[in-house]
Amino acid sequence: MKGATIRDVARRARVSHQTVSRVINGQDNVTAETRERVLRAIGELEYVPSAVARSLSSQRTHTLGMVTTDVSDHFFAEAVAGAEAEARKRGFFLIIGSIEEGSEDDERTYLRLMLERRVEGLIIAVPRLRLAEDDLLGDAVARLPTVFVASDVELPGADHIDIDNRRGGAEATGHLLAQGHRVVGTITGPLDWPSARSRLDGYRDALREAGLAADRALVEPCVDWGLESGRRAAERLIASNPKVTAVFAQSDLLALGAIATLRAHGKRVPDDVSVVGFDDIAVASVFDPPLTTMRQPMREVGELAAQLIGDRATSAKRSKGARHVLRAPLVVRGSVARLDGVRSR
Amino acid sequence: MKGATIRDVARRARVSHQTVSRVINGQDNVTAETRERVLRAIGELEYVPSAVARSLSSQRTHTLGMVTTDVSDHFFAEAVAGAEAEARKRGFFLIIGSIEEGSEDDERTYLRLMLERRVEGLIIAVPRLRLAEDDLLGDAVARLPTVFVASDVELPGADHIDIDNRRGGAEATGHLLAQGHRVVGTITGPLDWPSARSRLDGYRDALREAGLAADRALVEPCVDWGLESGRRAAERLIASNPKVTAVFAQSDLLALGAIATLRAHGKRVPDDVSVVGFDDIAVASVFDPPLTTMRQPMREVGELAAQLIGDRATSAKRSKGARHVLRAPLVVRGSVARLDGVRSR
DNA sequence: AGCTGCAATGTGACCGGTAACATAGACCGA
DNA sequence: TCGGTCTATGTTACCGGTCACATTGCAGCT
Repeated sequence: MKGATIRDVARRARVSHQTVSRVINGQDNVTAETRERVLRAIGELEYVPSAVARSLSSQRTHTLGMVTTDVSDHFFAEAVAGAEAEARKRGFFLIIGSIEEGSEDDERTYLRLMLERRVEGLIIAVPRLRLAEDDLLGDAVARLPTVFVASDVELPGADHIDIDNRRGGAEATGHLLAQGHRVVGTITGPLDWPSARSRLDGYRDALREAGLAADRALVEPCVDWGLESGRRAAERLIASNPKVTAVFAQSDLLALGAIATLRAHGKRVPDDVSVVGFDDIAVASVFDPPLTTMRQPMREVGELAAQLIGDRATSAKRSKGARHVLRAPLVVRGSVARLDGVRSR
Repeated sequence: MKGATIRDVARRARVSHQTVSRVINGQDNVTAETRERVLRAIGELEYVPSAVARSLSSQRTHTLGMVTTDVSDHFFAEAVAGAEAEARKRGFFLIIGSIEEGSEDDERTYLRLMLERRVEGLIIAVPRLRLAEDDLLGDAVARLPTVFVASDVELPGADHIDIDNRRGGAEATGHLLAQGHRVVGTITGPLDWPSARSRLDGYRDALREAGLAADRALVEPCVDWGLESGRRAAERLIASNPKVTAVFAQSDLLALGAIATLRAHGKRVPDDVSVVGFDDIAVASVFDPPLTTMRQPMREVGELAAQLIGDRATSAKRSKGARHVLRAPLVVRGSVARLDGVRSR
C-alpha cells in the first residue's frame, strides 16, 4: 500500500496525471470541482509527491550542501544553525557533511557526494582544507555557487567569508596593552588553522605598535582549541615566563583552561594575571571572573553564507565572488585588570 | 558544458550506457580494456553520476532525516553529530531540519519535506512534539523506521531513546541529601519538556525516600534552559527560601547562572550553597568550582538512533520498536559540600 | 565441424514527476 | 451558421539512471 504515484491518483480521480500535477503545484487553470476530486484522491491514497522524481525532471534539487569540521564544535554548530535557518527561509534544504578527526570520510568524499546529489550551492567551512589544488574542488566552484568559510583558500569565482582575525587578535592584545600590561603572552590554536595564524599576526601587530619586541617564548601554540590544551599551555607559559601579567588566549575554552591552571598555581585572575579570550561562548559571561573576549558572530556567518548562495543560485548570475570580512568586537567583562591591579572599566 | 550524462560517456567511450553503468558501479564483468576506455571518457567529460536519477530508478535514497529543536543548542548539536557520523558509517546521508523558536517552519513542514524526499528513516528529536496525534506522523511511522529521541510520544512501531531523567534527577538530589542537606531547592527546565518533568519527579522521589516533605516553594521552573533563566530562578529561590543549602539545577547552564547569582548575593559555592547540574557540558570541569553534574551521553544517543534506523532500513524487518533508556551518571566535582562545609570527596 | 555455455555487451522499459504541445468543448462575434 | 479564441484537460517525450532480458562472440567439448 506504500507509494502511490501521481498516476494512481489520476486514475482514482478520473483525470490525467498532468491534471494532478497541476493541482499539487497550485496552478489555477483547474476547475474547482476537478481540483476537489483530485485532492480527495490524494487524501485517500495518502499520496506524497516524490521530490526525487521532481528533481530529476525539473533539474532542481532545492538543496544546499555544507561541509564542515565537526559539528559538535560549538563554533561550527552555530554556523550550521544559521545557514540552515537562512536556507530554509529561501526554500532550500541543507545537507551537512561533518568531518571528524578520526573518521575516514574526508572533504573529498563529501564534496563528491554532494555533487552527485546535485546540490545547488556549496558552503565549505573547513579551515584546514587539504583540497585547495584538487580538481574536484575546482569543478565544484566552476559548476555551482560556492562559499568558503573561515578558510584561506582563494578561489576565483567563489565567495569567501571570514572573521577579521588579525584585527581581532590586535584588538584583544591592544586591550591588554592599554591596561598597562607589558609582558603579554598568547595561547594560540593549532597554527595550521588560518584563524590561529591571523590572530597571532594581530597579536604581533599590537606589540609592534606598542613598541614591544616579539618574544617567541611568550607564544604557546596548542594542538587543538580545547580546555585541556589551554591548561597545558598555561602551564608551559608560566614555567617559562614567570613574569607574565596578561594572556591573550585564542579561544574561550583555551582561556578558561588557562585560568584554571593559573588559579591552581595560586595566581588570581584578573588581579595577578589578566586574560582575554576569543569566541564569546555562552558561559563566558557567568564565568568567574566573567570573561573578556572577542565575540565571533558565527551565526551571522552561517546566515550570510546561505544568503550569498541563495542569491546566486536563484539569480543564476555568475558573480565574480567577493570576500566578506566580519568583525569580532571586543566584549569587555571582568577578566582583565589594569596592571596596578584594578579591574578594567 | 555542464552535466554530462551516462549516455554522453557511453557515446564517447563507444559502448552502451549500460556498460558505463557497470563501470561506475564497480561490477566485475567488464573487460579491463573497456573499463579503461570508459574511465577515460568519464574523466574527460567530468562526469559525475546523478544520485537523483539513481534514487528514482533504484528506489533508494540513502538518506536519513532528522528533525530537531534548534541545533545551536549544545545538547542537540551533539546528538546530530553522533547521528551524522553513524549514518555516514553506514552509507547514509543525514538531512536535518532544525526547528527554531521564532521560525514558521514547524515539525509538520519538515516531516512533510522529508517524506517527499523519500528519506529511508526518521529521527525525531523534538521534546515538545505538537504532532503526537497527527496523521502525518502516523503515516511516517507506518512507512519508515522512526526513532523518537527525548520525547514522550509513544507510538507503536517506532523506537524510542531517552535519558533516564527520573533516575538522574533522583540521583542528583540523592547526592545532595547524602551530604546532609535538608533544604534542597530545584531549578527546572520548562515543564512542558518531558525531561524537565521527569527530573522533577526524580527530585521528588529522592526527597520522599529521605522522608522529607515536598515543598512547592523549593521548585523554581524556568522558561528555557539558559543561563539567564538560571540567574533569575536563583534570585527567586533565595528570596523565598533564604535557608536553602543546596540546589539541583536541571541543566548546567541553569546551574552556572544560579551560581553567578548566589555569588552576587554573597553566598559561596559550595561552602554556603551546594549545586548540582545536569548535562556535563565541556566547561563544567573548569568552572570554579568545577561543577558536579549528571552526564548526558548525547552523542551516544545520536549514534544509537542512527544505528537503530540503519539496521531497520537495511534489514527491512518491521520490528515492533523498543524503548532504549540511557543512564546519566553522576560526575562528582567540586560544587557540592557536606552540610558542615566540607567539600564532598 | 557443430553445438553448448558463459562472459561481455547491448536494448528497451521503467522509476515518478514536469514540460511542451495537442485536443476538445464553450463562448463569441460577424 | 461557422471559424476563431480561450480554457480545461489529455498525450507524449524526457530527465538520467537501473533492471531484466536479448544478443554476440569465443572457448571448449564431442
